[in-house]
Amino acid sequence: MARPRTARLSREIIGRAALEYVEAGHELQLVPLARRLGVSVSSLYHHVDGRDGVIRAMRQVLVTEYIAVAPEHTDWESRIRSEVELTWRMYADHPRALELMLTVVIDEPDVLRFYSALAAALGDAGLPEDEILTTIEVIDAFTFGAALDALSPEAILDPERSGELLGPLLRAHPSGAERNRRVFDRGLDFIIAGVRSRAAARG
Amino acid sequence: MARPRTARLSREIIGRAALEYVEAGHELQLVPLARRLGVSVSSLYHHVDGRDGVIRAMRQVLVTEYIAVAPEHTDWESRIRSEVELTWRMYADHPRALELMLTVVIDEPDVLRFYSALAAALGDAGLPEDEILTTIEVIDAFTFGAALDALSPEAILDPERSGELLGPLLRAHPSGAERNRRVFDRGLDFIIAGVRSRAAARG
DNA sequence: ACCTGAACACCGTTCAAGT
DNA sequence: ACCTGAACACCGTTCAAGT
Repeated sequence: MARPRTARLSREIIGRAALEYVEAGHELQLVPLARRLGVSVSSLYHHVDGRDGVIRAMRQVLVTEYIAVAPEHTDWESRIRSEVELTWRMYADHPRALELMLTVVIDEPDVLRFYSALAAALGDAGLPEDEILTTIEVIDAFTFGAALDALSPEAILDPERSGELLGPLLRAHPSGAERNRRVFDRGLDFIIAGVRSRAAARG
Repeated sequence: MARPRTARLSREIIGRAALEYVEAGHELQLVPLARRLGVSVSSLYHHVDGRDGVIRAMRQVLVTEYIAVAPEHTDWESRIRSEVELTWRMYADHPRALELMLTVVIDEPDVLRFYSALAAALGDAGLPEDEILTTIEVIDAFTFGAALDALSPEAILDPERSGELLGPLLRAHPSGAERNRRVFDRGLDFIIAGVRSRAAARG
């Protein structure tokens, strides 16, 4: 009974299971992951290239699930917003997976698609050509950072010991997903406004 | 000869050695770290609490090295810029250490100092009170993301296979530290401009 | 081709024993 | 108080053996 009639495993099955497992709060370990799949550890090696391969499989699952092509006909602002929103949500919904993905190199096709869509939109916005790439990288960096914000603990500071200025503000401040969402929205607003002003200044 | 006359180890010595070791490109492992310090692995446990303790010691070294109090009398913009610049440089100079620190909880006093300084500056800028915290978190997220940008490979995309729009831009684009620096500067410009416009809109 | 169990090198951590 | 060496549980990876 070493080889079942229908394959128990696949890259996708492993990636999906690992995603569930990690997002449930566990560390990514192959032994319990294999047990969860009802399979021996060494079986995993027939489908993915070790632990890093599992992480890449996780990423692949996320990308196919979240990334859709944005409609070409809408205005540049909506295109940027929807594009960045998708990427952000992909990460922010799976912050623990994101943490693992910091170490593995990202597939080039993904990056190319993301960069191309943003470059086209920024070109339409009227941004000077030599500012396009840096602006994309700013967007990239912010999206990443905003998603990682979901990893920080609920209450970062104790309102009682944060002084007269910060204390009351912290008490009125949302936490968790709500805080995370506001950070993303506000930052994206800043970026969009920045692009608009840069484009106007070109004259 | 189990106990030398002058202590060979301390929290700071361990943190500093770990920082060097990690930034040289190695993974953080206690065995080689101890060997480097001419000491047995179990000796480390008398000064720091395991591997996570080593990471916290690394962070402590960085904070005492980089973080200085900004002069109170200058205008809000310079205060924000210098404050954020310090934090960013602390991370960007040690991206591999930053990656490790994602997992361990940050000491509260550090965060309080950073948040307080920014909150005061944003207040002086005239930003509405209920927008201060979210704006700080935007700055925090962006600084983090911009520093992590230093971890991505030199050439993210191959100019030859990046199409007519992106190809030429990539060829003219700087890489490494220069690219990293520009991303940070541009993003911070966006944020400062955003704060200014928000403050003006308040009326 | 796919799955298994055993073996391997290695890791972080603990602890009784030394000074 | 500080350092050591040995022991421990556990991890990722490899591989010959099965179907």
